[in-house]
Amino acid sequence: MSDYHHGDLRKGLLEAAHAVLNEKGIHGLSLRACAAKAGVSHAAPTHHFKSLSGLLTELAVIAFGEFTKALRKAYDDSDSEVTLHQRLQAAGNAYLQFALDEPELFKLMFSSPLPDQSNERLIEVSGQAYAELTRVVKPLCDAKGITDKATIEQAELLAWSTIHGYAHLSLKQQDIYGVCDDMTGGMPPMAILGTILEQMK
Amino acid sequence: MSDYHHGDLRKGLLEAAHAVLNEKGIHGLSLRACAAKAGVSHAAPTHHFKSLSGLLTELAVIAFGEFTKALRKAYDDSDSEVTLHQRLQAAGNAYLQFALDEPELFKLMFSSPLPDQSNERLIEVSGQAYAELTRVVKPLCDAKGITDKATIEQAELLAWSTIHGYAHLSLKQQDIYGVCDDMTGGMPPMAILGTILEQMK
DNA sequence: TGTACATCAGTGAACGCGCGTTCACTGATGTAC
DNA sequence: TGTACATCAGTGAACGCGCGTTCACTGATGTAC
Repeated sequence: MSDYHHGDLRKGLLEAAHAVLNEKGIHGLSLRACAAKAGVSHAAPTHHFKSLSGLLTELAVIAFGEFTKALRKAYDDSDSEVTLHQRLQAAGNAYLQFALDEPELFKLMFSSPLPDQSNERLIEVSGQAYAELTRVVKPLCDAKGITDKATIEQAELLAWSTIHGYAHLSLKQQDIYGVCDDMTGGMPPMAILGTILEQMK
Repeated sequence: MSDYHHGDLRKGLLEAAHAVLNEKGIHGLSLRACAAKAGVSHAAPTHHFKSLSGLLTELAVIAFGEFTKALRKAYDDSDSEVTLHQRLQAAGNAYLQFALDEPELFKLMFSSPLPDQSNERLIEVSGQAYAELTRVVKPLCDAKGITDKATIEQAELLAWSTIHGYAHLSLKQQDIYGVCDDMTGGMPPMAILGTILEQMK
């Protein structure tokens, strides 16, 4: 491969954006910074991305893919002998772990206006993540004899809100106090939530 | 009052920042934009604020004060005849209402790295908001005979995570699909959460 | 009551900086013959 | 196998823009006497 042509600059720029995001946070991001990180002149990105927003939208799409994979893995890895609420707990832990492992990416996905929020691909992949997280809720409701669609949707939303709220607040604590080691061990509210869902009637 | 001297430019700049935030979002904020909004030359803010971050930190502190007041009002206004879980519901609704009424301010308070997160005043007032929201949880636990401190704290965190997660996700939906009228009516997961806390043992 | 003076808040021009964008260019690659 | 040529990706200089910051200034205010 030559020095002049990069090979796969599109991918290189996305990786560079991820690196810049981790090093300088979202406010340190610019097309020029990504180009510099990728070792390329600052005008090069125009051949691949219309704008910073376009690049970040694609990065968020990729991140949601990884996120969904992590949630699915947590679900699939959990022993089939295990109770449904332990599976929900596993998914919640994976959710939190992703947020703590990739705080800047997580904030980009859920808290930043920079990616194009009306992008169809982005809406699609975030929907997939939601579906993966709430995958266990319907079986849980079934087990309780709950068949009302609205109630099931509320239970899904409860699960998502709780997990997401906890992850979001954990990151905020982390920003204030530095790394919170004691949070990586598990997710206290999830334990309660599981118990709660077990008790639903 | 003269035209030359503003009178209370400090306050004027904070109000201007709030207005700019609502009009252009957090990425449209700059000291110059605030100065222009306040009808003052762009060098004037240096007499009052060290930096944009300083201005936004103070705006966030003020916003947390308003937020706490709204939560307290919801609690105090709820009829004393009412059950504890209805009071929690009222606080949750006020939380959500604030987020929907002041979406940009809410994001500034909870999702933006721009305010100085280690500012003592900011940590103090956000702690007060937390205390106000979870004010009803301890009595709820008491009523259930729960005295274990760790369990009470988990219940508080569960309540806060759920409400905060729901509010945060509602704003995200709003960004994607525009105003969600059907969300302003109430808070579905809160209804479940109340029921849940009633059932805790 | 009036004057002199210190203090302070806001002005407006200037500066350097990083940004996105444009543009003519050039080096590398692949293809036609 | 070799040459000519089209295509494309990346270059580097230039542009205008908005930003924060500095600086000498000036208008307004309050106080001392």
